Amino acid sequence: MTATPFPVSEIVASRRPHRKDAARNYDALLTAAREAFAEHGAEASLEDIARRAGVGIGTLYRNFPTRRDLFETVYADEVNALCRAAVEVADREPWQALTSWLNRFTGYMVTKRAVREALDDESDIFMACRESMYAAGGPLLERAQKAGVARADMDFGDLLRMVAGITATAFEDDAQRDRVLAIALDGVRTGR
Amino acid sequence: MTATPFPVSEIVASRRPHRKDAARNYDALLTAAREAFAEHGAEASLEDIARRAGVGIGTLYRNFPTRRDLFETVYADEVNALCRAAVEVADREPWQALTSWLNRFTGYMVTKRAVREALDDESDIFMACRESMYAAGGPLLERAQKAGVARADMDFGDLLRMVAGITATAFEDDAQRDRVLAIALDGVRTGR
DNA sequence: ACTCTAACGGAGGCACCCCTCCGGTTCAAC
DNA sequence: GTTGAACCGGAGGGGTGCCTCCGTTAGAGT
Repeated sequence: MTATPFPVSEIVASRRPHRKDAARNYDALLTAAREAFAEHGAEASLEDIARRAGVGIGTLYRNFPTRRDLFETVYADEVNALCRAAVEVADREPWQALTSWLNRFTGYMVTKRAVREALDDESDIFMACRESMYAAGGPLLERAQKAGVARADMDFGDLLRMVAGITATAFEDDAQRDRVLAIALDGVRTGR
Repeated sequence: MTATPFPVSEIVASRRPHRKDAARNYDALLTAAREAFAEHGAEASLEDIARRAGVGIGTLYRNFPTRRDLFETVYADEVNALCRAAVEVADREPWQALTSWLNRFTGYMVTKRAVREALDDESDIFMACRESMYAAGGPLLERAQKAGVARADMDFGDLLRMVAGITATAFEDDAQRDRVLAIALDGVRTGR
């Protein structure tokens, strides 16, 4: 994958330092931050993130001068992966392509929820990510609608928020989550 | 309402002190806590709650020795109101009764989400509240199922979590939230 | 009115977090 | 190898929150 079809993918790459040790630390910080945000939400301690990454707090601040910078980068990274996933499912049946992408979307929501708390919805990066994501996933819904397997009176934003909400909730087990999600998607599906 | 059909309702009353000033402070603390939890989630500062209530931090700790005590009381209070709401809608059409109760449930979710973060799911109070709530709302779903207007292959827990998830999410506006919730409930409804 | 006990509020000790600054270290280019 | 620029880690100052403790206040019963 040499081309980058979505502008967001540039964000992570552009920040990444060139020196070997610096790049390693940068990656470790991103991984640690993703974990910490998933675990503690937006309130995650930056010092804890640095500790997890096995790096001094100074190194964290050099790479990400503000808490916001760290958020944005983690978020963009995640969106990027999601966009790539949309390409991968494109060859399946319309309904199946849509639902399996939504499944991948579930994982991304963990990070998303933390970012929602911290990032302004009007933030440039947030809007760029949104755009990328709609460009990647939107066609999947449109295809299903044209094939007559998804109701026409809703848009991609409605669908995303529905799935987002459901997957962000705590369930007794994965089976229950899948069951509930399936019921909700039954409301989206047409022709049985 | 002299009788208390749900055990949870005892919790708040039993803690409330008898002296006039003490009772006033207790109420102020509960109100302030409810606001703070809705605003900041489980991480809300106890000192801030005391400040909002116009009360010293010592008073907060005397009434609620641990953060958990405060959570439990606020939560039980909310559940209690929800149980009473179930009685109020009982005389409507099955589907209408169910959906209007779910609407009331939406408001309660704001507190609930904060409590989820802080309280162990296995906590005694948490389980008692759960039981009270199921006892209050469960029959509404059962009635709809018996009337043939709700699908039979789901239980009350599934429904609650679905609604909980959707209403906890941020939407562009209330119209969108209602639209999405309606679509999801279409997956629940049967016979059109 | 008087008493005495329950309740009050906030000072203070401890812990944690944020962020800056700088002496020491390591990479990479020559 | 040498060198210097880039990078490293963490000490430290300022801020906030948690919780305890205790001198002061005010309600309730007589």
